[in-house]
Amino acid sequence: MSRYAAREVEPKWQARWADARAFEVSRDPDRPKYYVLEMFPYPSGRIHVGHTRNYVMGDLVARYKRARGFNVLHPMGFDAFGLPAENAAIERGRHPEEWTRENMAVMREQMEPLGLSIDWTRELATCDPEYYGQQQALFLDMLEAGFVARRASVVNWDPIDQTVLANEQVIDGKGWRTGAPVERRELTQWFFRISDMAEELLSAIDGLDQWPDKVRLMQQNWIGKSRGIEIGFPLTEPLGAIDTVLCYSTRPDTLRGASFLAISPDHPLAKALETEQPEIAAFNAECRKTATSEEALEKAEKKGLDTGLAVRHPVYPDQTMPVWIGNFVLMDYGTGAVFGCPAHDQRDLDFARKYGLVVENAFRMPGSDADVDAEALVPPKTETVAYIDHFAGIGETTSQRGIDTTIDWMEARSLGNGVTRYRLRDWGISRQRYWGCPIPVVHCPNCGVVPEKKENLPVALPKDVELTGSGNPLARHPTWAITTCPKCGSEARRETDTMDTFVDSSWYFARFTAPRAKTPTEPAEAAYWMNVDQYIGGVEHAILHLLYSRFFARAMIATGHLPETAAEPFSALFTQGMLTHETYATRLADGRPRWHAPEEVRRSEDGATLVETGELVEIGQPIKMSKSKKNVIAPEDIIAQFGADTARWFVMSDSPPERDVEWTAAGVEGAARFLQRVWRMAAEMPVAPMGTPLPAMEADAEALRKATHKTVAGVTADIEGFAFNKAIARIYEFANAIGKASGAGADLDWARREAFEALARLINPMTPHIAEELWARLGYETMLVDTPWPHWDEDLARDDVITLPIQVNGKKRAELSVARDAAKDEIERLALDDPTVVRFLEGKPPKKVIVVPGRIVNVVL
RNA sequence: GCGGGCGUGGUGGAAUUGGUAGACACGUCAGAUUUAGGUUCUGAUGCCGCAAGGCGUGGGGGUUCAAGUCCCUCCGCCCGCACCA
Repeated sequence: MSRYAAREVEPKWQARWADARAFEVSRDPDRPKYYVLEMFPYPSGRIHVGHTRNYVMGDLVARYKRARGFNVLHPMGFDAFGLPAENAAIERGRHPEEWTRENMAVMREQMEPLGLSIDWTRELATCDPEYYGQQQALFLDMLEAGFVARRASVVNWDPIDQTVLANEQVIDGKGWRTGAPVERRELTQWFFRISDMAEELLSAIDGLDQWPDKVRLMQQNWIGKSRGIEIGFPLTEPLGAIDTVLCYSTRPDTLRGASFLAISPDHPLAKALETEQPEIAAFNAECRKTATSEEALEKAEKKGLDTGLAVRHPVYPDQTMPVWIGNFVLMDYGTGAVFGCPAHDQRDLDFARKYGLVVENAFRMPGSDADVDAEALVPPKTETVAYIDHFAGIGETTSQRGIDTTIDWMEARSLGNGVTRYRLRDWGISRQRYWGCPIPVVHCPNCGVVPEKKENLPVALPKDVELTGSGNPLARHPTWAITTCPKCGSEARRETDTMDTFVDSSWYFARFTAPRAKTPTEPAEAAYWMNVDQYIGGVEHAILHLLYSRFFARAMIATGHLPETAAEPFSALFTQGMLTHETYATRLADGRPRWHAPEEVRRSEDGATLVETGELVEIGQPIKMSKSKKNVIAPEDIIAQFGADTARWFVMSDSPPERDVEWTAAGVEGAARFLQRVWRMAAEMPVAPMGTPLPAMEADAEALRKATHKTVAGVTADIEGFAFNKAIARIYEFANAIGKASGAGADLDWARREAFEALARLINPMTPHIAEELWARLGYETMLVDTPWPHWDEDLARDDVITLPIQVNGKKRAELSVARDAAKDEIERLALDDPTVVRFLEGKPPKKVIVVPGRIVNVVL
């Protein structure tokens, strides 16, 4: 019996699938459809085995659903616009498009030997004018339908390169290339008005019952609905036209303890003061040197400056409070001003202690007279607190009731307005970059902002462009922006902003249903194929990409590009874990790590050395595979050595798919060994085709039959539940059972044949090549891609006799074999007769006997 | 800082969702096959203990007949934070 030769077998079946056009699908109203999609990759270079886990998982689902009789759509494409292509241009002088298309070709080539059941005729790349032209058409429709806004917003600005920086390009508050401290700068930008849809996007989360709870929770928190109040604080002396400062608060019940006002450095009042007072101007300028990311703002040291202004307390007009500028107050949230109540907010307390401001309790815990000292008093809103001398007459009640009552009280006296707010901000899509989808509008000196005409789409990117890292390449281009106004025909200038690449990925799933259509989508195709039945990708996209796609789906319905039923485009979501690998590093002279690829390292039990020099290597924790840490494994190396099926089997085994899995050489070898074992087993299988089961079977044959049907039922349930590691464990067990059933006899032969046929079909979604080869060896001329999933007999899959554990006082002391459907009192009687139980009882009656049929017996003494 | 998650033998993990902790696999050990190595096959393998038995799911506390699972608290690691994709 020869070894299974993946290198010859795998290409053979791939060719046969291709010849049969097995994975090219079209709309077929007579068959149920199933749309499975993995988040499409960014073509960053070569893929590593980490990527393959994602595609193999999708392929497993696709092949399984196909066997279950579905018309399966399983497409692939590339998220091809983005920053890394521009970086390659800046650093290596490559044209972004050339670099991107080269990477795409390499990645496609790397994916092919994996044997994925992908319909490559539907391939798309977001940098194709065919794709982004339709995206521009979508944009124009959304503009007309009122989903688009244009207004000022803040960006990271590199003062030396005169360019906008992505958050990623800001390192410790400095520009990545120039090292210059980053400034915040206002720019007029394009926005999608996603915040108008906040309530809808929030309430619809309830319907996403096939999404992970954690993702739904993250989305809810991101949208961040809050009920609060806007309160006007009158200035003791008006400053120009400004006579009140409007604050938003979700904790108006603490208003009694308010001791200062904090406004954003970008608040109109702060800006007004800036012009007169150099000290304030300097402070504000300093504040604006923080990067724009929320993380950077929150982590920055909390600083403030007293403006010298004061406001009156709205409820106690005799009391005045100082107005401070605080670097932690964001102009984008609420009103850009907050009142500080140090006793009941830790940040306010820290601020108050730092600058010597008043700390006064608004409430205490019931029965306590302790004042706030080092820690702010912030009990859960459902907990009862004792308000101190509250203006609305609130005594002991929950904070939630305190808040509601305060809002009512203040509204009744016109001191404030109760409002519902969302944390969700509008989606700024303007990018001052080359490698993205141009925003299809024109700036006309006569007509202002004018949408480009649809017949002029696509507004294509120019090929001749100079990328240096400074300025905006499209704006610098000598001729590209010069055009005529679509309305009046006079000379006008194109918009030089391109779209955020998140826009590209917010509708590609819809485009896959009709990738060559001359409109963004094709109604009949979209109606048939949408929604995506199973979407698979990393948790890192749990918020932004998914939220934007949900917004886009609704906007596409409103503009007639998707059917009403597609509002939630992803019916089921699965977030898979990453593939990790140890890192290997030696130290450079200056102490910085120098990373080494796994193939450069000789790994032994207690350490690692460099293959070439024998130098000792530091072994780092397994982390996500990344080019920069060199801890990547190339799929082609694994395929060359073991074959695609081994790689596929390994990445699906052991770890649950939602968790990270560490790539280890030993694990891969184990996978390869298993496939070889299955291959050897095939040689021992009866070649006779199967007829009907023999009427009477010996016990061992009957036992194997039961194992077969139990396994098929179990693997089916595991795959449906995305428990692929468990499905594989079950298959291992099953293979062990087949291997052990080695006696002679016609009935055992029959059972072994049945078992092995089931085995070949069960491993098919994971390891399709060897499964096809086994199927052919079993004498079948049809391919497994066209073979239905094995069925199972419920009666055979069920155990008639089960083993129940018997506990005494919660500790397992004995076991009991009973009929599966034994009655409760019958089980109790048998348990109390058990010799071990009798010994523990010492002749006394038990205090209590708990019988959970089918589960456990617990005798309490 | 804020939001979310994870933590189980030497290792990856399983545990029917409150009911036998450690399925399955890797590794290790022993035996068989083999000229040898590799392969393959068989068996053992949570820890302590000769045993009876005891201990055991990151640490501490709690609820329960029963806790890996629920609650409180602490520790460690990972992901996201709106211009990375």
